[in-house]
Amino acid sequence: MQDDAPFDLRDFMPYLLNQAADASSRDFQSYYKGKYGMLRTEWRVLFHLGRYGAMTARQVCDRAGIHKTKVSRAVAALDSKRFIRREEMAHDRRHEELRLTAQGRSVFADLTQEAQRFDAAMLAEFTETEVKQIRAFLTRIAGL
Amino acid sequence: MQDDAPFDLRDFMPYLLNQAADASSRDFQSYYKGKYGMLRTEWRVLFHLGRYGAMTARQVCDRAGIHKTKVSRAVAALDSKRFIRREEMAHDRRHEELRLTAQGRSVFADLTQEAQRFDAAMLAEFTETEVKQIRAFLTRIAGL
DNA sequence: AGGTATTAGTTGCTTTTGTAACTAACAAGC
DNA sequence: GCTTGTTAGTTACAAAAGCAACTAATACCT
Repeated sequence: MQDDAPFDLRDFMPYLLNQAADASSRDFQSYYKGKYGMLRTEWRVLFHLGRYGAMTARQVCDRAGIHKTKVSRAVAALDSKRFIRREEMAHDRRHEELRLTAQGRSVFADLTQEAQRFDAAMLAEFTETEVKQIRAFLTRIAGL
Repeated sequence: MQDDAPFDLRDFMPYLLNQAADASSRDFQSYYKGKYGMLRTEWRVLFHLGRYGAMTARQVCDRAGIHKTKVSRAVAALDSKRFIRREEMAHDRRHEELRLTAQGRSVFADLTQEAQRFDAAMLAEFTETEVKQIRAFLTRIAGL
């Protein structure tokens, strides 16, 4: 594994991944932040509820791999924006079922559409095979 | 571009990239944080000085694409750890040349070696062709 | 020379994240 | 039914990032 070629930052995969991740997120982030005042965790929580249906905060944590304090704050923010509703569950009052409001659903629809647009634009210059390979790689690295 | 298949978060490239970036950074981050109490920006600044030689904070900003306040704080931290030395330049006293101390060089050597180790381990399960393709993709996305 | 604009770098303040301690509700053992 | 342990979710405090205002040195223009 010894290599005489000097090690460059651009050869370091975590660096490359971080730079690519930042660059790829920037535009979409400024979209949902500018239009709805949302933070990234809020968008992720909203997405999970929109895409997979009502669930508790705990389930969002597990599915999305986000820490419960971040989810808790995102839920509070989404609630105060009236994008979601929280409903205490009768059989166990520790649980709160979270579900999108009508407004939340429309925000979800808008953001999802926009996300797909961004995604398509970003991948437009690559072939389908390349994209498939990239996805496989990233999924593996991400441990998903 | 219209697609009936429901859009999944894992199909969204910025999400995948962020997850992969986080996962890939975690171990290395805890290495330099645990061993040297360094933050990510500090590691990046140290790396730039070690790899590309003495330069001013401004040059680090430009090369690394980091905001000057972050660099300023990282430089202060590295200085207080005695990993770098700052030298005011005679012809323009606004500039400070930053260069690694002996200790800084040894930290750089250690971290670089470790980084290469991590990198090799991460890529071990992929073929050379795949890795080349991934790098090209990420470099393009990152705008490098 | 004197005023204005730039540039390097720092500092202060606000927002966001991370961590750990906490509350409330339930479960299980005795 | 009371103690002990878990689980869901929140809150409080500390670390870090982001942004804007600031200082000091130099360049430029007249």
